Amino acid sequence: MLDIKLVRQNIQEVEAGLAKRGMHPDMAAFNDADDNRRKILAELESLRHQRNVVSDEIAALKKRGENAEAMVTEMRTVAGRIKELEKEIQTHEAFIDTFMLGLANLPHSSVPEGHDETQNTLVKTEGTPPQFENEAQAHWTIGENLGILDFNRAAAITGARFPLYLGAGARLERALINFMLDVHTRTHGYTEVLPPFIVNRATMTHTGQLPKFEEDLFKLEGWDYFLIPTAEVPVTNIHQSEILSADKLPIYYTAYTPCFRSEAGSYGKDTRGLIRQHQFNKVELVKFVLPETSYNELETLLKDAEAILQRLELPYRVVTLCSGDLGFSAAKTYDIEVWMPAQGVYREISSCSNFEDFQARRANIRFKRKGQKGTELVHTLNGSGLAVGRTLAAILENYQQSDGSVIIPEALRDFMGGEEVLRP
RNA sequence: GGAGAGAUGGCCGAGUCGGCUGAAGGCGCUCGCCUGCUAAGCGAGUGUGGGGGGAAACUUCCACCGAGGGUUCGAAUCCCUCUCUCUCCGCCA
Repeated sequence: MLDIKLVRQNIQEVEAGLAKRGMHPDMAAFNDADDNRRKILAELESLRHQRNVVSDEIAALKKRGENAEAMVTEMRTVAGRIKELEKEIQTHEAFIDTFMLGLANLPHSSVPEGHDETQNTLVKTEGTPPQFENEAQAHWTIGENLGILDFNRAAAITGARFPLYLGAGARLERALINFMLDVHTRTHGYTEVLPPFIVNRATMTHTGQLPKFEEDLFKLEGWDYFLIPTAEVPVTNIHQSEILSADKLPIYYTAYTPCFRSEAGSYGKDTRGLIRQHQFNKVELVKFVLPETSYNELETLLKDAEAILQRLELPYRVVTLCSGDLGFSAAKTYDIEVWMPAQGVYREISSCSNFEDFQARRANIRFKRKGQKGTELVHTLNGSGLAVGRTLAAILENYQQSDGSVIIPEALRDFMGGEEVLRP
């Protein structure tokens, strides 16, 4: 959520910022509601003041055993008027709340302008794509030939877009999870957490998935609970409504969770393989930081995610998302894209974002500086470190051999019981 | 699933028959004093959000005692609904 004061006082800037995303909210309607609210509030508060004062007088009179009937009758009408105004102000507040919850974050000044992913800007390219004698096979072909991925049986168990890993495939997925968690906890200083995979509506609202994107989520029948689309949601909410002390910051968490996405609106895209599933595994990185440090923290977050690809020796590139491609809650996002030889493209494998105080305001996550009055909102960041299924797919494709086998990256061998090659 | 108890400020904890209780008391924290140092002691201060005034320090008003409704001139205190926590029983990975 944006700061309502900022919106009030800088309507033009807010409009301009959101326009870069291609969004054009009705600021005039907001202005009207906001003005009306404050007009009513002034009257309401003075009536409440009157009520408080007179109620005290009534109490004093009664204590002395005197008659207070006249005042009581007078206050009866005041109380009635207060109730009317409260109802009136509520409609404006409901409108303002909905409006504010629907406003996306403002893009940071360093974010390139553009309206879709074709206008993202390249930051750097790392590693060299492997050369193959024959045509590179797609990971689903490799996986099915190795007998470690079975999409047909998964479809029978559940339906389309669910994975079934078998044997060394299941073990490789688990090895990747352990490898990533170990790197982040042991060398990058993150604390491992294992959160709930189901969260309530308030939690989902705090990080920005709700109220606008409910159709992207799986909701539990009969409950106001949702399956998490990313660990960002439960982990960022660990500190909801808390006042942290400044010397405890920064806080770094890493979590493995499965992620559940309805993938509404993506029919026909990536219909084969592990790229786009309703359920996938991800190791997530989440940071709570001091505002003045958040853009430096974004750079180190990106490095922490990149380190996984470097250790796995997978070729990748980093892009800065343009304003039109930026997620709802983010002020700035880097995507890391891994090389997928079969399709000859780079595919997103991590998304590292600074949300500034956007999520913190919704989730009411504040901090206090020592010796200073008042509280400030923390800045939150998160990034994938990494999407596990896509990493496994990238390994199958980049490490494939002409005989159908797949070499296991050296960094993973300790996690694979020393195995070096997957053979059919 | 059954029975009961509870939810108050950074923490602990008091709130009687509804009325100077934004909230006693304690701890913690901050500043000052005292003291060879430390500890102890003494004094003062110390919630959040919102509206108005002020360049600012600050000031004034309103709201907030798990959440939401209700009763009342007036609710932390009474009533209803919900959520969560704890205890006992049952069931269970």
